[in-house]
Amino acid sequence: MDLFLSTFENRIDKKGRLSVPAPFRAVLERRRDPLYLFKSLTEPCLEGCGPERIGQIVDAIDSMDSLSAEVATLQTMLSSAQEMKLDGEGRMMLSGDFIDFAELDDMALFAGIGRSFQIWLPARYRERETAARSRASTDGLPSLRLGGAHRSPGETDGRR
Amino acid sequence: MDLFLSTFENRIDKKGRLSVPAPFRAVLERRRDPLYLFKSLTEPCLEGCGPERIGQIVDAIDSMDSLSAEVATLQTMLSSAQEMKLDGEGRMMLSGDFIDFAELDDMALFAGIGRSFQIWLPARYRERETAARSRASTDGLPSLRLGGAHRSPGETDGRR
DNA sequence: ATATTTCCCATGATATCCCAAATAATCCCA
DNA sequence: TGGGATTATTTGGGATATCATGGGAAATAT
Repeated sequence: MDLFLSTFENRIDKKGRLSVPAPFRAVLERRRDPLYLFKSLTEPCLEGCGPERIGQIVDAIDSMDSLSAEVATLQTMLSSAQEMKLDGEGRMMLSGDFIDFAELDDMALFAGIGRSFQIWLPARYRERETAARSRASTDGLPSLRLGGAHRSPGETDGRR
Repeated sequence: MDLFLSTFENRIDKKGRLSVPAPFRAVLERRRDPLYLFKSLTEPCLEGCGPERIGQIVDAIDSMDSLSAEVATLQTMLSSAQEMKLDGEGRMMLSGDFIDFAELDDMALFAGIGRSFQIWLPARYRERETAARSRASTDGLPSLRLGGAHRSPGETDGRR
């Protein structure tokens, strides 16, 4: 399983183009997956992922009560999602909406978080990072249960 | 699986014509599907889709108690549905009924929500988006089982 | 005949393609 | 281990294609 890891900082040129980091492109190309971006629901950043996550959202909507507030929320995610086409050099064009939402100017920071990644204004990302680290040192680590999420149902988690 | 995603804002010209966004047209053309519009049951907007979705509604009605109120509601959707013909440039003409229902004036916002899309008065759509985002930040995100590894076998994934 | 719709072509804006330069990462051998 | 050479990656810019939009003319309806 290959994942989006590490951070990269790339320039947004005056045409609005932004290179997707080569390691991230490699992950997508290995799976022959197109790249989707959408506006985060909870933070001022963009989220990048492959089609499986988009498919999950579509399926979830279909299985829910179409009058619920949750459906409206999921629809908002889809409505902001774009399939990004990359040029021969691996660059994508960011729409004005994306740039405004994440308040990007001429640099974008890619932060790999496993199955997806985020795109931030570099300064804002670093703020968040130091805040998260200081929270960890005062409040202690969040409970980490490694491997637990991937167990087949019924299998017990023996480790601690 | 190709989907209607992202939002587009197009002008309704003084002849009443409205361009269907090229990416949405591409989805329909790939499937050689005509476009249907109908009045939303739940919101002041129009819904757009291909014939398969219309078929789902018909099937749903057939499987329900024909005397129920729900059936009457679903039938309302069907009776408001129109097959839209597009001109050579991919524009359609909205009936006065549609324009009045969605309270459109000179701009229309297309919001892709997966297997269908909606057409809104732009200002009204943005209100709704803002509401959904603030709800998400206070109530949290709808529960989604994230991670492609959890799919049940036989379920199709989103890749093409 | 008059109004409305449909077809066709023109135009400007913008995204995409293609090639080249600059920068960064890696390799290889002394 | 160091440093120069090679390759990968990012960045830049001009040419080309696509798309939304506008308007005239032809066709259809009222």
